[in-house]
Amino acid sequence: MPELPEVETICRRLASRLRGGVILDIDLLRPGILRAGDIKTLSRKVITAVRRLGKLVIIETGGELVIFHLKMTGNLLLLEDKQPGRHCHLVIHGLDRDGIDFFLHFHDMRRFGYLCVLPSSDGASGPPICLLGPDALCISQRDFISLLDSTRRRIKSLLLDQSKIAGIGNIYADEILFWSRINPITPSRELSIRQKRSLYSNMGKVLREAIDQGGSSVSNYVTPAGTKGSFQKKHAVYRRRGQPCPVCLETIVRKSVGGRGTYFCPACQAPVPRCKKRK
DNA sequence: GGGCTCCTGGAT
DNA sequence: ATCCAGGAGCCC
Repeated sequence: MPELPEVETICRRLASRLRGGVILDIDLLRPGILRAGDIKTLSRKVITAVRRLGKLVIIETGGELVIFHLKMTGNLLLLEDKQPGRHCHLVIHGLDRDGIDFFLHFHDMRRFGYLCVLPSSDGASGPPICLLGPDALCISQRDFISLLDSTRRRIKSLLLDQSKIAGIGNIYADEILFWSRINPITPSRELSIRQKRSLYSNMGKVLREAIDQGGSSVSNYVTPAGTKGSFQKKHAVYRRRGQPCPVCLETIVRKSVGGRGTYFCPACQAPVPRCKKRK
C-alpha cells in the first residue's frame, strides 16, 4: 500500500481541492469496506481538513472523521464524474470551495482497504487511530532511541510495527536500513549508539525526500490526479535483487524477514559480529 | 519468531 | 504454473 510518503502526498493533494468543500451524495458500491459508522451522515457536511496519521488518510468534517486505510492497493482519486472503475468501492460527490463538482473515488483491487466514519468528539480515542504509535515524522530522537532500547526484536520488524512507530512500510524500512548500513535482522537494542542516531536521521531524510518526489509508484499507486510518484527511481535496494549496490557495487540480495520480502546489500549491511562469551 | 488469511493480478 | 506483491490481524 501507500506508505507514509504516498499517504502524505495523497492527503496534501486532497486537502488543496477538498478543504472548504461540501459533501452531497455518497455511493457505497461495496458496503463491506465500511468498517464502522454510517456513511450517510456525511451528506451536506463541510470538509474542514484532510490530514495523515501514520498510513491513515483522515478527512475531517464539522462532526465526523472519515478514516481510510489503503492497505496494499487502495487509491483515492479525484475524477470528473461518478463512473466507477473496475475496482471502485465508493464515490463521494460534492462541491469544492469554488462550487465545482468533485468525485472522490476509493479504488482497491485487492480489497484489503477499509474506511470508518467516526464522531470527531471521540473518534480518535478508538481504533484504528488509538492503535498507532507516534508518527515516524513526529517522534523525537530521544523517544526513538528509547524505543530501540526497549526490545531485542529485529530492527526491520520493529520499524514495521505500527503500534510502536507509525508510517513506515516495507519499501521505506529497507531503504532506511540501507542508508544506515544496518542489517535488517539486527536486534534493535544491540545497535551502536552511532547506528541508532544514523537510523533516526536517515528515517527523516528518506521519508522527506520521498514526499518531495510524490512517493514511490512501484505497482499501482498514483496520486489523486492519477499521476505517478518518482521516488521508485531512487530506490537503492527495494526490489533490486541481483542488481549492484549503488554504493559498493556488491549484488543486492533478497530474503524473508518477518514474512516480508527484504532487500539489502550484504556488504554495506553486513551483520555486526557479536561479542560472544567464551568458555 | 513463522505461517496463514483476506483478495486480484503482474512477472517469469 | 509458480512466485511475488506499498498491510496487518490471528494462530501456535
